[in-house]
Amino acid sequence: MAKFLTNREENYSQWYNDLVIKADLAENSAVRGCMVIKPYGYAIWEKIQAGLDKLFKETGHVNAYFPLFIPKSFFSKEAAHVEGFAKECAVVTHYRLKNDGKGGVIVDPAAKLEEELIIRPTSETIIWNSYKNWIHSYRDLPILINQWANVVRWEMRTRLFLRTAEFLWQEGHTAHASREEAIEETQRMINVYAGFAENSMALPVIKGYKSENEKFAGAIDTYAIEALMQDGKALQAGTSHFLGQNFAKAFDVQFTDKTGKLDYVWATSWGVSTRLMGAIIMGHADNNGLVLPPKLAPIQVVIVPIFKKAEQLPVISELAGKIKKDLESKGITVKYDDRDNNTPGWKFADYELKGVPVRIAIGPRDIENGTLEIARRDTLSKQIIPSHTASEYIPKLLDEIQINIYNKAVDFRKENTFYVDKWDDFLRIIEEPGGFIMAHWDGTTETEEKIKEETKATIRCIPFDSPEEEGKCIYTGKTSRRRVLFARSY
RNA sequence: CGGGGUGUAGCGCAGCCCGGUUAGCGCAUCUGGUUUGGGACCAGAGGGUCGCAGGUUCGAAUCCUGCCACCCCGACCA
Repeated sequence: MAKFLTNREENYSQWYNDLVIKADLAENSAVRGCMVIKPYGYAIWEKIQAGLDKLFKETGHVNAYFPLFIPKSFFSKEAAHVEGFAKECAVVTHYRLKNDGKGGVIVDPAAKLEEELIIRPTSETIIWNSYKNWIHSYRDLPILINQWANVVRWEMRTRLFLRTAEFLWQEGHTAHASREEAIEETQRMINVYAGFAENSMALPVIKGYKSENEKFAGAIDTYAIEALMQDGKALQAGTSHFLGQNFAKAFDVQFTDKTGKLDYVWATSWGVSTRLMGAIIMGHADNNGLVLPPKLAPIQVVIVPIFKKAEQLPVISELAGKIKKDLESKGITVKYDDRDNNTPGWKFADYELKGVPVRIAIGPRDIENGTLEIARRDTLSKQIIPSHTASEYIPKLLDEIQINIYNKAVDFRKENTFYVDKWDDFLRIIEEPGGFIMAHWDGTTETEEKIKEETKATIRCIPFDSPEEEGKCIYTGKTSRRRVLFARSY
């Protein structure tokens, strides 16, 4: 078979980039660092959106929308927050262009804004400015709002889906009457994300606390889910922040509690982005292209007709149409590809590249025998089934594929998670094969930074379920009570 | 902002060192035909300011100078 992708083992980055482009998910745009998401890629994002949105609603949240622009003064109200984002902000300074007299346009100096506007890198500030007006009493709480939006972070180096200057995401912003309730919400949402990653994206994740160094700018605590990619690097797939009263204090949002006492509101925020697309790609893809989990595949089943003479097509189409209708009635998305400008072999390879979970081929031989050829993307195996069993068999097969690719990812993570107690081993393993390293750490930022300098590995999280055990810090030898998760990351 | 690299057809590249007819190849596109159970084949066609500007020369994709753009490796990061 012809080679369509860069060799994955040789150059993983190049392979990833190739795959995103060739599978028709996205491409680089004319604007530096920005991405065009193409219809096929966006269709996957829509599935992700729909899945998450349902979970958000089930946990009591509603959607709303806040402005793209944030006045500079709002932005700087929370000290840690502005510190964390200042270096990557796009700023609007003018509101008008004018003719430069040479056939072009220039920014009109007369149209300078009184106060510059920041294009949101995240919306805490603009949202809490509104919450100030919405919250007066404990009766106004909780507020459980989510926003689907785009944000801009002016990154130095970008990669399709993993880090782009502008990206699509959702950000939840909640307000609560008590610390406990806010913490509970923070935990609830990290669990929602973990559940989605595992059930829908078929990717196992590790839930944990971020270290002081890695937590969100303005948060008291950041919880994250971390997934292991096939090149041995970690990907932060979602975060949920307990913001304490930091933003309420910055925006002076107080409420009267049941006893008539005035207190600041407790906050959380949480988000996932189009980066999840990158997680799906790097978590499951193989040398033939994408492997999409059935629950997120825009096309779950593709039917490819095989015919020698044009006269054979109507009979095949009739059967294909019937199967399509049967499957669709069970909620399965089916595409019948009867274009005659590509050969079946071309289509097979193309749908594999695009990660379609199940392919049905129907040819004259099948018409004669009353059979279908079923190929599954995850194992690349094929089998012949009686055509009348398709509407029973295919739904079960899709479930099986969903489970199988999850199990594969779990096995991969098991094989690439190392419990390390010696610094020499740490140095060796982080180079080859990479992966997750569970090691003791003395809890200090200094140590974390030294390890980062020497190995490029960071503390991805302090897993919630990391058992208490006596140990010595991998780097300093000081006492430690639990292992933390180290990895190189995206 | 540091270090390295590349700009030649829609995409991927060769040619450049050593200047010389009409700038070439693969993929893609279009036409016609044969094909179609794993990325088909044959024949033909279209498509180029050789990144931009200047210089050297009888002659520049090729040599020189300046500029621009993009990519990779760092610093930054969901």
